[in-house]
Order: sequence, then C-alpha cells, then structure tokens
Amino acid sequence: MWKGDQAMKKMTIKDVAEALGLSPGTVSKVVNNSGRVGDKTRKRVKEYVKKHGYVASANARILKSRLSFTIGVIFSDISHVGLEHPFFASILQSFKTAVEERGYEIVFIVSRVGENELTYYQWCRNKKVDGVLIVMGNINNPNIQEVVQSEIPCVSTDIVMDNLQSVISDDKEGVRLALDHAENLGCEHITHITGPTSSRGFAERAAAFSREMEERGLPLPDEAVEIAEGFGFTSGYNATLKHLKKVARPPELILAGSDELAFGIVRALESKRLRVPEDIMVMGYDDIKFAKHFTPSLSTIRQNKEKIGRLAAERLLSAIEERRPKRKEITKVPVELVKRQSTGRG
Amino acid sequence: MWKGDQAMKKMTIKDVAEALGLSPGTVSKVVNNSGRVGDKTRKRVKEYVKKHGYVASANARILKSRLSFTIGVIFSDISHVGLEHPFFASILQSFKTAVEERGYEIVFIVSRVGENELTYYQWCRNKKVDGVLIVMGNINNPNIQEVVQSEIPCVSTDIVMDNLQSVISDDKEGVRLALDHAENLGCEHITHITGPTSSRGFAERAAAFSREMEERGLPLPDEAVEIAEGFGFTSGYNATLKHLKKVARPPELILAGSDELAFGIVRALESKRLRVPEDIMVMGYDDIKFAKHFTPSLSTIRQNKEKIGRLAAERLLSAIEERRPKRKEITKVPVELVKRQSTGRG
DNA sequence: TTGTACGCGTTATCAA
DNA sequence: TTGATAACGCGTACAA
Repeated sequence: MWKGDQAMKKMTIKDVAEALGLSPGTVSKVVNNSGRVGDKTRKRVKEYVKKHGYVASANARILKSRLSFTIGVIFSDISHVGLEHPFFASILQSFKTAVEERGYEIVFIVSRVGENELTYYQWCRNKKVDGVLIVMGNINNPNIQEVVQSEIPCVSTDIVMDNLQSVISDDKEGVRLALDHAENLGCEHITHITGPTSSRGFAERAAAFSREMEERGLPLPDEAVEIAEGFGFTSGYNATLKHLKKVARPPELILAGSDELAFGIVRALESKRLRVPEDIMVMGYDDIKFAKHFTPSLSTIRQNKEKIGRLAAERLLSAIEERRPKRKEITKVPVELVKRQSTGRG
Repeated sequence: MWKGDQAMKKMTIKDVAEALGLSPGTVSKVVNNSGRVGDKTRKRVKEYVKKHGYVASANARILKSRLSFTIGVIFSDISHVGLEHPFFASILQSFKTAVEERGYEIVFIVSRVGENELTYYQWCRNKKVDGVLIVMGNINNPNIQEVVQSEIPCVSTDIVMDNLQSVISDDKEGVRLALDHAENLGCEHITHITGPTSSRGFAERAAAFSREMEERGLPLPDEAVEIAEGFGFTSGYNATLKHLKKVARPPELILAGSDELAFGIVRALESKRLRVPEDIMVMGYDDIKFAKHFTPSLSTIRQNKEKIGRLAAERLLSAIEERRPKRKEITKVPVELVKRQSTGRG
C-alpha cells in the first residue's frame, strides 16, 4: 500500500457533503449524533462515512468545540525520575488504558512549546486539554498550584491539595499492617527509612510511622526515622550505613518507604555482615514487580497500582463530563500485606 | 491565584493585534520569526507578548501549517507489554527527553479516536503528527506496514523494514561478546533461551547464536535454542524446565534473550537444585536496572538504551526537517559485555 | 504592513 | 422537521 511521496489527499467534511449532495453542517450533525437529521439522510451519511473512512480532523474539531478528549499528564518535576520508575509507570499505564477505553488520550505536559516557556496552566489552555493527571508532583511547585487552582479538572495519584481530587493508597493502614506484622514477629526496635519528605507518600508514611509507634508504646528515638536523599537503591544503601553509625545496636526490623529503597537497605546491611532476615528484617513498600524476585524476596505493603490508575481515570472523566465544581476529595485505595522472605522464612 | 469557575478569557492573536493597533498577520510574523517586519514594531510586539504571556493556540496553528511538532509513538501491540517494561520504558524516556529539547512532544498512537476505529496511518493523518516512533512492533501488523510505507517519517528502535530507519543494538556483536565470554570461561555446551521470535530482537539473537556456534565449531543440537512463550519471568522459568526435560545433561551456560527471561531461568535452575554459577552459568541481555541487584547479580549484554533513544530522536527529527525521501537505514549501536556473578564470582 | 482567503469543522440561524 | 447558510474558532500565508 505504498503511497509514495504524495500523501493521499485527505478527505474533509466538505468532500463528504459534496459527494452526497448535502451541506457540511448536516454531515457534522450526523457524525456527532447531534441535532435533527432525517432518517434516510442520516443513514446515507453513516454508510458513506464508514465506507470511505472519513474522520474529522482532530485539530479543527478541538479548535471549535469544548472538548479535546485529551488528558494532560504531569509526570515528574523532581529528581530525575522518569518513565523508568516502576511504581509510577504502573499507575500511568493503568490510567492510560482506562482513559483510552473511553476515547481519551494522554499527552505529557511539558513546560515549553516550541520556543516558549509556558506554565503548566498555560500549556493546558494552549492545548485545550480536558483534564490533568498529576502522577507525581510537588505541592510547592507554583506551576502545579496554578493548574490545581484553575478551572481545569484535575486528579492526582500522588499529592493532596485544596480543590484537588486524589486517589492514593491508604498509607496509615499500610504502616499499621507493617507494624502489626512486625509485632507479630516479636520486633520492638523498628526503624523507618524513607525518601525525601517533599514527596507526599514518604511524608505520610513517616508521620504514620511515628504516630503508630507511639500509640503502640514502642521505642521511638530520634534516629528511628531516617530520611534518604533520593528515591533509589543508592539512597537506601547510603541512608542505611548512616543510620547504622548513629545507633548503638541495629534495630530488629527496618521498614522502608519504598521497595527500591528497601533493596538498597538490604544490600547495605549485608555489606555490614547483617543477614536478612536472620539478624534483621526488612520490609518494603509498593510491591513493584521485582520485589518478589529479589533475594531475599521482599516482604512489602502492596499498593494497588492498577486500581489507583483506573480509579483516577474514572474520577477525572466524571469530573470532566459532569463539570462539577472542584473540591478536595480523597479516595483511599486499600493496601495489602505481602509476606515474603525478608521478614521470615518466606 | 484561584481563577474560580470561569476561565480567564483566552488571549488570541487578535487581542494582541488590537491592543497594539496592528493586524493579526503582523503579529503572527513576529511570533514566528518569519517574513519582514519593521524593527520597532517587532520589538513592541515581542514585549507585549512576553509581558502578557500570549501563546498561539496549538490547534489553530496545526490546522493551518505543515508541522504539529508532535511525534506519534507506537508502543505496543503484542503481548500485554506496557510502560512497565523496563527496557522499552528506558528507550522511550530518552527519546522523549531528546525530542522535547527540540520543542517536540510525544503522543501515543491508539487505534481509535472517540468512537471511530482508525488505522495507525489514519490516526497520524488525523492528528497531523510530524513523525512516528515505533518502540515496539510487529512487522506483520498491517497497521504498522501502512505507516511505514506512507509518506510520514518513521523511525524504529525495534523492527527493521523496507523504507524504515532503525536504530538498534548490534545484536550480532552482542551474541559474539557473550559467546567469547562463555568460551573464555571454558563453556562449550551452551543453550540459548529466548522470547517469541515475532520480536525482532529475539529472532536476531537466536539467528546470531546459531551462526556463531557453528562458526566456532561448538555443538548445536536442535534443543540448543529454546523459544519461550512470552517476555517475562514466568516464560523464562517455564522454558527452562521444558529445556531441562529435553536434554540428557544440562548445558554449561545458558544465554538468555533478555534479562527478564534470565531471572526466570535462574530461578528455574535453582528449583532443580542447580546452582548458578557453580553448576551452570547464566547470561542475560539488556542490562536493565535490576540486573545488578538480582542474586546472583546477572552477567549480561548491555544495550545502550539511552543512546538508542537519543539517536532515534535525532534521526527522526532530521528526517522531518529535511524532508528527505524515506529509505531503509540501520544504525547499529554498540553493546557491551557486563560481567557479574552469574558467570563467575563477580 | 495590511487585507484576506484559507484550513476544517461546529453550531446558531434561517428558509423550505 | 429537515437541511442549508454562514459565522466562528485561531492562526498562517500570500496578494495587494
């Protein structure tokens, strides 16, 4: 089906109208199921359109109408975390699948168009996106604040803010499950190593950890919460070494803020001749695909990434289609304890 | 900066023109650095535009002009492999970064718009994308054939076809490096377990493997190449068990078609009380992030994902901007041997 | 520089 | 009711 250099001339609504001896307006109505059109005409148009594969130009349509069937995605502004981050990639994937099923598509919001630097909000206006998903963001980013406070429907699977719908894991419950598990294993001296608290998840888990430990009457010295410098393996590794230097005696269990941190934590412990789980236990958070293939396989709190993405899509599309006023609303998605070798014999 | 429900009225080129007592055409020229405009006028316009943050509507612009500064991405059609696949996600990430630096953005090509089923080509025409990246595709997919044979510039980081530019790893070299390594380790009985050969990478590695083994005079019974059913851990696991049943005695080394397969291979061997690397060695392919954290850490052939993505971006953008006729062209990116524990003592 | 036709649909208005 | 007409959305490009 080689078309050579010259493209097949594109069929426009006028071509269709002309071929059928109708006006463009009438064809438009049929295509969009709007307005009144006679039955036989409607049928003629539908058949022609189907047969010849006419589809309205996306750009012309968006230019005129309210909706673009496009969702802008804010993926990352902080710390070179990209599509390669398994947790966020999973969420994005399931969100993408869900909106595509409803005829929407996703585009990544960037802060420039051609040569112009735009704010996220300007970008959205410029592209007329129908809604915005914040997969990962920082509440102090003025760009994000602007979008969230604007008239554009938004949903986040990460941050929580005024006027913003969020679909997130129940982190309090996650920490509770983790500590229940720890207590069942007979652990009392527990350390929490988490990532930068500029990230909501990390901050929330750290807060929940402290509160829970107190309520349970477990020891909570200052060193019991260690903040790693980044998101990845190396950050977890380094934070662990730092922590071990601070304490007289290693804790019985370390709860990590994420699986990736946990991987680094485990290796750091091993480098100090501490065996996991025999000498010290480790728990992760997220249950990314690799957690079960790690050695020792990682006990963790599973976040339901698929559900988070799907629910976020539902919430956002309803907000778009019902045009209701924006308000803060948090949907908590249950988490689940996954027991593996790193806290026992697997 | 709460804007409430009613959006700030959008500023159009007419508003700008009116405010400055000029015509829209003049403003357009300034904004696009095209055509002749007087110096002082140009300056006045630039200042006004900067101050008030006017940006041309993307849709109106695309509607009229040749370029959309948009690249369509074909990510996956086969086997539920999504953004979660670390190898392809890495390539896409670096491609995305590279094109964004040049003012382009990416959109995922899907096969429907609203209610209409479109072919990829129709979709591209409909959206006026400037070019297409095929991150992963099947050469027998008519949708892909149509795009590739069309007038739209394309580049692939996966498949190889007529009229298509490809930026891929030098798999022959990769297999050669792997077998050199194997021979240096004294291995002669080598098995290759790879994924579905509908995927170019797997097919090419399998072919290279057979050829190289023959040239080296190493044994190449039929069972020496085992095709797994899928891309992931489980496929590797099952293929290994199947292979072990076929052979009288396990090979000395297994070369996997990908790291993910290799993970499954290793665990399958262990389940049969074969230690890696003591009893049998295993090599992966790709060097995804996790390969070095696996136990045993995985020796592998590193594909330069970052470079593949970046080069693909360069090739595609040149093709777009120079509008040269399409032809087949393969850019091979060097690979690298990474020695770790799974083939020695690490 | 400006005027204006044009790109391609959508939608409000109007005639039949 | 049915369908046609025309203005509109927002820029671009070319003639004047």
